[in-house]
Amino acid sequence: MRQPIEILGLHNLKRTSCREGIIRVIMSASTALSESEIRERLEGNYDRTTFYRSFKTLVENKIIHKIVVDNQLVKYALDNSVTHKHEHAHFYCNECERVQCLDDVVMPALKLPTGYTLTEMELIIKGLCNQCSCKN
Amino acid sequence: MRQPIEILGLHNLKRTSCREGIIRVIMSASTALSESEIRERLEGNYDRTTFYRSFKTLVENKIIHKIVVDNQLVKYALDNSVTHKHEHAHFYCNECERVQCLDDVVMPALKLPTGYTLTEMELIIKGLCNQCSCKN
DNA sequence: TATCGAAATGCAACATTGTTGCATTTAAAT
DNA sequence: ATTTAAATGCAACAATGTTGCATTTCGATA
Repeated sequence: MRQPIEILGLHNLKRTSCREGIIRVIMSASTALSESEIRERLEGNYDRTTFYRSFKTLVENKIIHKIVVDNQLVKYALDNSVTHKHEHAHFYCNECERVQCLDDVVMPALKLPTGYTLTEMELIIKGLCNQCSCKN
Repeated sequence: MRQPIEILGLHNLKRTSCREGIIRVIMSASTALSESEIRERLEGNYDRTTFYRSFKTLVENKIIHKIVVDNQLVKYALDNSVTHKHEHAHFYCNECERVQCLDDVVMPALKLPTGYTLTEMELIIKGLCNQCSCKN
């Protein structure tokens, strides 16, 4: 996987410490992270607006992607263009509330009603993750 | 389909005008509706808190269900227990921004990684609806 | 390396949605 | 008609998203 700085350069984005840090934190995480979780793991103290705009830029450039569970729960993970994986489903654990990309669960092919065209799909699966289902 | 008042009775819920109105508006709509869209179609002027709690109660009793597209866009539609349909996918039109239940698009059977258990699935399909794709 | 313009940042302010506590009102059982 | 548990309205607040604008910083160029 490429380095954060390198990724920013490839997309002609300024290499600021905020953007670099966000990418680095997300890359080193095993689950998708929320804005506050990412802030906690960053040394610099950035303004919320800056954070928000950085996420927006990174999403627009397909460096990270945004996963929304219900509403009010927003998480970020590396995008397919960086990981070289396919479009995938997301798993939300009802117990530990962690969100993971299910790289091996390929999006199903669907037949839409006549006249409908598809551009995007979002599949959220809720349940218990392997760690939490062991504890029960 | 049963009448709103009757549905409330079946769930041992008080038949208040707010709840009755919400169900009536949702039943007569062809698409899922947001809180503000439902308010516009109701005569009574209810407090936001009351609205919020009414939705919560109706969702908990599986009379309506909540559909979240991205975040910040929350819509409601009748639940399967009322419509007698199966679990289904939802369609969001990027053009007219309407949300529809795709009753004929059955949720796909998925194979999760070992140790993961499934309790719920949400499938949102984005694209152009039949009306909007005709116009282009 | 110094300069400069465009882009990013920080701050203030605000909108929307979700949420709780509490006093008041209402539904519906008696 | 009375009574009580539930629903409502109000106030207040939290979290997230959003915009405008002055300031700072990146990085291209001289």
